[in-house]
Amino acid sequence: MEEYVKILKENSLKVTPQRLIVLKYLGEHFTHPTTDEIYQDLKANSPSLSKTTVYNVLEVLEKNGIIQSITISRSELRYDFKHGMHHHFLCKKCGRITDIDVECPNLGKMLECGHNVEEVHGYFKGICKKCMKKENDNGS
Amino acid sequence: MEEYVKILKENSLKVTPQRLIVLKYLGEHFTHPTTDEIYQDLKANSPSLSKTTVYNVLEVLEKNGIIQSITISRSELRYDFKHGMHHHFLCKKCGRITDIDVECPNLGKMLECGHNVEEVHGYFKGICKKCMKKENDNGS
DNA sequence: TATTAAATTGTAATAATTACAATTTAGTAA
DNA sequence: TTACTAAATTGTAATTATTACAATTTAATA
Repeated sequence: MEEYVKILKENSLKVTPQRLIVLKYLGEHFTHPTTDEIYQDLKANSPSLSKTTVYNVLEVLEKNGIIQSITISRSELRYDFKHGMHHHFLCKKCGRITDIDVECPNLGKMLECGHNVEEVHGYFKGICKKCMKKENDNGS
Repeated sequence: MEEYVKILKENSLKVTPQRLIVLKYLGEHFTHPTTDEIYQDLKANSPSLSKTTVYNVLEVLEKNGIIQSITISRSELRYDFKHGMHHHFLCKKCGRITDIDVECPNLGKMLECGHNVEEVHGYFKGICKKCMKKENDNGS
């Protein structure tokens, strides 16, 4: 838990139990959860937690560059600890979102054009390796 | 208009006035409009048009690979005629979304991994060239 | 320990999208 | 040209993620 306290202090953010448990959740779950998933899971051990607080915490963590939100699936924001540049793959079959460890080689060209790029999002959608295998195993 | 009739017929879709005006709209507007923007603009000349129809038409056009939806801004889907692979840049200042004509060099790696990739989305966010220039001209 | 600005909470409002049933229509074949 | 039918369109109502906001609580400080 100390590491999460440290993160908050480094960003001059007040250390509250709510911020800590959200941070811890994201530090331990790499599923790119929605606000509601985070809220539902945390509520079990923190019954007084409010969903608005989860929204607020996620907002402030993102503003400080600690986490990032991804818009790969239209219906809701999903959150991710910010760990270097990477892309995301959404499997249309199982719904899982996985990290893809690649950089964006196009960034250089963007900067050349004179744009000030603050965020880079790479999203792939399709059927993941596992689901492809399942389909093949079932045979036709 | 004939070109839009052709597109529909090529995809074995019924040719309806509603589908034609939505297609025409997307063929003439490169602003990556939302469903509501399309609806509001078309309603002027087609008062009987229903917003549900716009949703339906966009859905069927996307399913047939004629247009694509982009999720660059969280709050709503935006639509784009499908014209080869390209990325998008969202200016956080003026809100404009512009096409960036680049391919994704990472696609090969994705396929190597065994995933079946059906969609590739590249989103950049920041301040566009024009807005940067404005900021600089105002001086400090 | 007292103070205060900021964080948390719960409720109500908003906005995009979807569900659905009734009506209309495009495409086909007689 | 007409009749038929499956599909498209329409309007309304429901759903869902998110935001607004006012009241309460609390972390950090002096």
